Amino acid sequence: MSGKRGAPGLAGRLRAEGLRLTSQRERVLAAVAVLEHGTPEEIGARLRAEAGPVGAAPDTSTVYRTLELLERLGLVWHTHLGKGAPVYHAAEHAHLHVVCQVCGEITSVDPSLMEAAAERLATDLGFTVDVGHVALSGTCRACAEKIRTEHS
Amino acid sequence: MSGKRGAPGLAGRLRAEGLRLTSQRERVLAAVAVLEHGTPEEIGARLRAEAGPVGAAPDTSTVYRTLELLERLGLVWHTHLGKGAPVYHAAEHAHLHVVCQVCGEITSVDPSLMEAAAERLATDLGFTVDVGHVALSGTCRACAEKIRTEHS
DNA sequence: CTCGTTGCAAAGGATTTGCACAAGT
DNA sequence: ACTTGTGCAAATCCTTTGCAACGAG
Repeated sequence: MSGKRGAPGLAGRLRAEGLRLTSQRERVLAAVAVLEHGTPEEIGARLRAEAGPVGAAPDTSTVYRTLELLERLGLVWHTHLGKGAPVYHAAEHAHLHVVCQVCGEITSVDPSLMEAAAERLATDLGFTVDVGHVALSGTCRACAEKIRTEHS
Repeated sequence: MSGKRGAPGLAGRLRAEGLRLTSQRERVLAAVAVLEHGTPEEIGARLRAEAGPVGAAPDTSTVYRTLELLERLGLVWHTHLGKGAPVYHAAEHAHLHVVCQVCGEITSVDPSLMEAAAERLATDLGFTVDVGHVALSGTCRACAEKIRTEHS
């Protein structure tokens, strides 16, 4: 809740790899956290808006590079929700996504939902599932009913 | 197992919507089935190879249009496995994908893995999960061990 | 015949890359 | 100072679209 600090682990993680702490990296990470589900483009736009007419916002290519870095550091995760661009979210609050293919609505669900499946994969294949990346497609209740109704 | 027939439902589904059965559509569907996990580009390449120097293969744009159509008809599904292009697979044999983020290996898993999670989503949210679209990211056993070893 | 389909080529959008300059440590 | 990070612009990659010719029903 400390309004100032962008994220606790950022500086440390960077130093651990001999990398540098820059304002761009702090701002991109902050934007990801605020937007919840933001595409690279949206994150860039947000930063541009925050910067106002004066301050400079990170370049688009920097946003992409930074996002990739932050993901490698384990601070953010990305998921493909629909067709277009992937969305990024902060790794802090782990959760998985449920997306309605009809209306596009995104619902966040507790990771415990996948516990059983994850354990079975670990046992059977030695595979470690990354809950942050999980996105489940399907149809939400509202759209399912709407479709049933429209069924002439 | 019938070498000739591309797929049972194709002709019927098309007629049901007043659409036409074309050789391109048959061939694209067949290619999707053969390739198991093919990107639009790979599917196009495959068709070009099959056609040989004589026969004509469907155009790239036709491949995209056809894939979209087949998906709408419920004959194929697509999933985003990694960064780039999505992969398509036949809807016949329902299965979900497990992808190693390190080596990129794709493993097909039985849908029953998700049964518990799917049921809970249905009960809690009224959400119907589409198993064909599910892709789980993570690290496979081999890569996990490799990483642990390299850990200087 | 009539209308859906295809091929071609060009447009479009998203993401990446090379390089010289700016900035962190 | 030394080395990494950034901005800029061009290059790529993936996908979509307009339109005239083609072919299934």
